[in-house]
Amino acid sequence: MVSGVLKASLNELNLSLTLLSGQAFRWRKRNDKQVWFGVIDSFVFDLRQNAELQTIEWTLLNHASNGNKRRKLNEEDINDILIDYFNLNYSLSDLYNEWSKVDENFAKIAPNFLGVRVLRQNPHENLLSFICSSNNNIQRISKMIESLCTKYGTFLMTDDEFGDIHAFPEIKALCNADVEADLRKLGFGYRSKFIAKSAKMVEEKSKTTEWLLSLREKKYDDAHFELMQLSGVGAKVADCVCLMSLDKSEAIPVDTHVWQIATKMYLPHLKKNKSLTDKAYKEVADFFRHRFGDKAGWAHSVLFCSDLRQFKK
DNA sequence: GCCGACCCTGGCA
DNA sequence: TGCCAGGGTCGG
Repeated sequence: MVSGVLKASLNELNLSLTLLSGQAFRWRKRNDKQVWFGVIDSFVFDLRQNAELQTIEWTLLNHASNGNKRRKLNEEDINDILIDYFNLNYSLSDLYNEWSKVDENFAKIAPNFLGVRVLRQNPHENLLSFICSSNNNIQRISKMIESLCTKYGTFLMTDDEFGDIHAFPEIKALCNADVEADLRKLGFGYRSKFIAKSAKMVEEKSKTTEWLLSLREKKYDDAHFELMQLSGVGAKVADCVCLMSLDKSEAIPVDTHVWQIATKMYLPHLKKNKSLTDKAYKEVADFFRHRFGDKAGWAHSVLFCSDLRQFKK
């Protein structure tokens, strides 16, 4: 076990809001209600927010057994992993100030939702998680992801409270013929086919370089278009992946919540729409980009978070 | 561009 | 018990 401390105030990173806001689905609170338990790549972490000291106290639980055995990781290496995952190289409070100036609605909501950060996730995990998200709720998505890891992911460690912990599966592990049927048995429903198909497509595109990761170097429009060629990936899921793991902070995933917010607060004329057409989707997304600027996706995440049922008072 | 179908589950009447 | 919504997508 290794432990360390990361500098981060509650305004810059609110762990509870960020980890429960439906970006990542593998974070759980320990029984003591203080410590967050989760997996980043092959690293299993306990995280505790210390608001007074403005720090995140972390413990790497599987230091001896993690997959990266080339050299022993020191405290600084692990700090870097967390800084990268939590995207800590931007000042969030500065952005909140800018967004509050240009948007009354944001200014009203922001004080109750400080520190909602967009994570920088592993693109494969991000993609497959959000293929599971269609017509689904956060609670069930989390259960599905956990069973996916247990069945196909590398064993990492056994935790006293949560039992055997596995890494998120490699794409390769989801490419054999039985995957679709097995996922059906695990309760993935019609998403089973999407996962099996998309895994094969990603694997096929990754013969020389990791295709999905390489989309970080492409422009937003191109990355979005390429993602939409995958099975079970429409405009919304493609935007989730662009925003949450491919560094496209201008991506705006327009889902039921964002649609509610947009028609209520910003674009009332869209209420007459029977369904969310491609055209309306683009209108909502463009509105957010125009109002909030090049990090509009981050502002969107704050508003999305405020609309989640579990966070409403 | 507009439906309806799609797996499954928890909440609510 | 029945109905509906939950971070949608696909095919006709």
